[in-house]
Amino acid sequence: MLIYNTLHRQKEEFVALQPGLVRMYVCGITAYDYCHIGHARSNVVFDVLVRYLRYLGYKVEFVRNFTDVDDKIINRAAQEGLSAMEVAEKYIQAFYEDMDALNVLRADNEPRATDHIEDMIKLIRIYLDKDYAYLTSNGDIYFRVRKMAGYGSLSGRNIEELKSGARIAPDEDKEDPLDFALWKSAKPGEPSWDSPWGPGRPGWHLECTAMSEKYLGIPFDIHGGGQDLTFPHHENEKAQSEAAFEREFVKYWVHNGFVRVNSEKMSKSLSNFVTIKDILASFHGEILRFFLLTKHYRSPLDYTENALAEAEKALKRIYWTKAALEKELSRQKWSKGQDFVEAKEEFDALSDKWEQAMQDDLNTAEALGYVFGLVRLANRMLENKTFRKSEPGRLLMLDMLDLLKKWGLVLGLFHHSGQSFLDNLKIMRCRREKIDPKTIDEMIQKRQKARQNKDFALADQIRNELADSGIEVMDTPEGPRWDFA
RNA sequence: GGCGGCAUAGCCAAGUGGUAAGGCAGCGGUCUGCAAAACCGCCAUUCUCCGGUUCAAAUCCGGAUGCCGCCUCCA
Repeated sequence: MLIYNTLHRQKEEFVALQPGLVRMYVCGITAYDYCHIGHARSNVVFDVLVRYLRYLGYKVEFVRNFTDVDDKIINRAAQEGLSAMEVAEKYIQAFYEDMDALNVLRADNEPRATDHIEDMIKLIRIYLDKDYAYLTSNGDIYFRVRKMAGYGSLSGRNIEELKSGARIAPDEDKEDPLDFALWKSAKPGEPSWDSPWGPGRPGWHLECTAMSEKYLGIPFDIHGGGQDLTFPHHENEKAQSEAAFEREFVKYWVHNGFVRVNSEKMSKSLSNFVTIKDILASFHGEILRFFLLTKHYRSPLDYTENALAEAEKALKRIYWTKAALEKELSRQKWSKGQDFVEAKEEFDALSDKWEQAMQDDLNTAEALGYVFGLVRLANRMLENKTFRKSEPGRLLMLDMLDLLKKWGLVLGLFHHSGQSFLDNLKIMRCRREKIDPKTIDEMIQKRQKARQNKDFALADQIRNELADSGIEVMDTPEGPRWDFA
């Protein structure tokens, strides 16, 4: 497959360092608050990448870390009257709840920074020995960026450019503004660990070097994260790792684009973020996941509530068709009949195109287009009575469901049975809009009676009343059914 | 100020040289007591604008305009 490598600013053919094995590391969350849609996107995108690589037959060793020591966690702890550890634990659990709702798989390894202090101290020793680091008078240790040739290659900038923008905080004692902290000496009241240089805590970038080396080995295949991590986090991580291990750190750097609100980046500092939990209060997690995959992973994605409502309709359409196929397949007897050659050809073409889209830098937006192609094909065939009742039709319907399942396994979608998903959505909507389904059922029965008496005026009146509450009644051969419009 | 990205129909969106996927909304038809859903058909001679390269450009090059990102914690 082709994957865009930030390091070379181009799509490249993916070739695993060891045949059949992909080692992949993605920067996880700093556990100090509930996750927002930006976190959702990043996690869903890399979840799809892992699933797709496995689908291609690779064994994937996937590591996603938790940053559980950091200024923001310490501040939050003070606010909430908890210890830093308790804060981290709380938001890590919240993260799992969100990811489960989004059908994001657990990583194979989910290491936490505070479990790897010793590993980081070992690294710092190496830097000091090799003169890549220096200890300042107040006990902090910094990495000497200028000593690292090629610094800036990942984020595409040179040292002189960076220098003009860099600055030194008043309490820092850096040789150079670009240098970054490997170790911060403890301040009163802060969590700290013993080290040969006194009590303190590790700098931001060091954990990823320590943990990726420990669990994957260097070099490894794919390093992922949000676009904003490219600089300085990944640039520093790369410099640091290559300084310690004296070889290339990562083969493919992959970064996802931002989620935006009103054309602006969704971020903590702009406090324009919408949390995953906010969304889940009104929408099924699969709708959010679907929405996140409707745009290519590297492009900015604009979040609006309307976009989510559209995603709900689109996903419903797919599940409607799935439900229809499942229902037809419950038939017991099947007649003989001709093969549906043209439909089969169209089916195979969709399968190929989907594959090509995913091969091309994980183009889920295009791939979803082919899912609708399958939906249209299935709906069209379902109009045909012979198709619905004959053996060749049965086989093609099974193929269609299998293909939807295969695609769904990679995209992390469509895994519910059609009818149960639709029922589930309805229940959620009822709760959201505070509607009692019983009342609706009663009204529909009343209307049905009126219809049987050919009292269409009354029947239509009842239907209009329901329509005013946003409810649509559909008369089918199996009797009336209703749903939200 | 430095570096980078994006601009496709009413809205969302795919498409990096060969004549504009898909979704939502809308319009006509089939079905229906009437509807809804579904199906069939329609819905961008055109891809922000101006130049250029080419037999051929939404796609490549130059310029303009607009929006956004990174350079500081951030997925």
